[in-house]
Amino acid sequence: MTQSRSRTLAELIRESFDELTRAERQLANLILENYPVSGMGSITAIAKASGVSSPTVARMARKLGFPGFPAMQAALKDELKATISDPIVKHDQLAEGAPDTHILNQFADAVLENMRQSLKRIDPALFDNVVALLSDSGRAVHVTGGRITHTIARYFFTHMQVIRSGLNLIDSGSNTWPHYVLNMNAGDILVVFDIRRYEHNLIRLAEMASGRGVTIVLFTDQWGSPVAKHAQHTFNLRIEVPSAWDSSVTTLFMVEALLAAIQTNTWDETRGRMKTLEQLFDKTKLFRKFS
Amino acid sequence: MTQSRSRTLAELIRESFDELTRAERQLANLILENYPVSGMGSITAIAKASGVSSPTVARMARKLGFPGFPAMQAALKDELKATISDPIVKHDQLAEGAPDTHILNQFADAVLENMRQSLKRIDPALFDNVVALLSDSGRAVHVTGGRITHTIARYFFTHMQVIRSGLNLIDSGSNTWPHYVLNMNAGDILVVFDIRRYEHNLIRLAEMASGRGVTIVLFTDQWGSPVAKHAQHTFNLRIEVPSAWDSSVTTLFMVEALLAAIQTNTWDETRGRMKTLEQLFDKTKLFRKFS
DNA sequence: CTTATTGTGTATAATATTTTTCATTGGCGC
DNA sequence: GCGCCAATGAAAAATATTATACACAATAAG
Repeated sequence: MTQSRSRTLAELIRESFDELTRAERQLANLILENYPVSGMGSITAIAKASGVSSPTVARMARKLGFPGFPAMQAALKDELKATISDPIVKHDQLAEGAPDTHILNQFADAVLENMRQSLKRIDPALFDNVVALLSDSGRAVHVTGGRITHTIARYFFTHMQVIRSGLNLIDSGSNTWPHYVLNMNAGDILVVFDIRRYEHNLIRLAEMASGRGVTIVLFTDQWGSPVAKHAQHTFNLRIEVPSAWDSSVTTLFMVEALLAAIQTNTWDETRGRMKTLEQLFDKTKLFRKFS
Repeated sequence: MTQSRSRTLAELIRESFDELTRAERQLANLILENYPVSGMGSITAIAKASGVSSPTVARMARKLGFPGFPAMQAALKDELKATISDPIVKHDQLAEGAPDTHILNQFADAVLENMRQSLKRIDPALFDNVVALLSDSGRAVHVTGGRITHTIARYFFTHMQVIRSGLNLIDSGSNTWPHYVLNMNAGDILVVFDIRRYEHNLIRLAEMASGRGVTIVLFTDQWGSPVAKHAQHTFNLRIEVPSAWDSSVTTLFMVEALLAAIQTNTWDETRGRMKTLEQLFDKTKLFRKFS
């Protein structure tokens, strides 16, 4: 991974193809043939594959202007990196008028990258499985989180309550949480949010729940909470930002996406519940008519 | 270049992520981060890049079922070969393996667009002003939100409590909120979260607070809550997603960015508070030492 | 709190890779 | 045909990479 060259190796080879000797052309053809993968092996492998000797490979690398074969391969890897990496986050300044160094832009960069990386490593099957699980109205759903993540847990709880019945929010902070375990039955689901600074209480809770045959869905960070040992479904999300704290944005995103999917899935039941809720809101005059 | 495996290395890593140790996870993250290019270097290079030792890399290769590191890398190269030569594979998909129409990708698109649009509209000066305002320890800060946004308000409150003193969380849902107004003095700040389905209570609360000379900071949607009439600083954020509900992701992002900025701004005071908090946590043994 | 277990990095040995050296081959002009 | 010179590969030397051994640290268990 050295300096980035203006020309690709392929261009370089084509340009100097005239100056290449017989054996070198043979080699050049191999490299271009399945570009750039063919150039990924060791010098010995490449030499053997193209039917030339390893010194020939090294000599060509020199001829093309590299200090040696490893440098040429490094250039090839850099190229590949540039090709593979998708341009989703390649945004120009987000908050207009603010310099790149403004914390708003720095933060935005970090959060977008977190989302991109998190999405990349989510298995869609995992997502679909969890959606199906949480859509099953036969299973009670218990939700809990740590000191910070409890707000996310509550967010999930509040929305899920609209979607379906059988929801319980467990306050892991208090000493009363063992009581909640009593209400858990085999087949129930425990949704745990546990992000860095993994809390003892949550691990114990997961252990106990697991012992009672409860299926555990875990939202944790890229390093993984110890709760994962007991969880059947684990979401590993990126949470790092330039701040003294971790970011919950990706976690919230995942929760919202799940909610949207579950809601779609259980629309028949949900529709009725939402309608009823609306009527209740009307009666309590909680909201403005419109605005 | 060995046999082609049924599962990709990425899948293999994700599958056995639970069984991986701390250092191995660190390494796994690096490999997945810029997959598969990050795994192309030498074992030494990979070890250095992920901050672990080379034996750890070799050990993980074994753990994943390969005879050694070179075999794992060979598998990776094979994968790359297969991927590159298949022009159908799209690299810009967010959740790999999920079609464009999968709700996860649709949701991600919407959320990312929301963030871009919201950031474009934010005046950095507004941001900076609010940071300065909330950094002023002479002013008490009152925080409140609606039915859904209350969790975001609580999130803000929890973190701000670490940063500074003089924080109050107002439960707008109960009937007791007028009591809170009694505690507000001229120069205080009221942070209001009010997203679509603007609630009566919040408007009244803002009116009253405004009457007492309280400065109001409002987080609302692109259409604007009526609270804006009384607010000195208003953040208009995009919140629409393909779901029955609005998204709070952008709002949470804004809150976190603010917290990071304020925390940086008041570091002298905050540092002491965080240290004290750590010691309290130690005493209560709330967290695991590390993991 | 102490002891076992597991995880981790440093140092080192084993192995593979890359480069250099140098003898051989083959083309080309005379 | 003969001699010159670039091209090439075999083999060895230099270098880098990978695997192992072992000691220390962290964690879990008693």
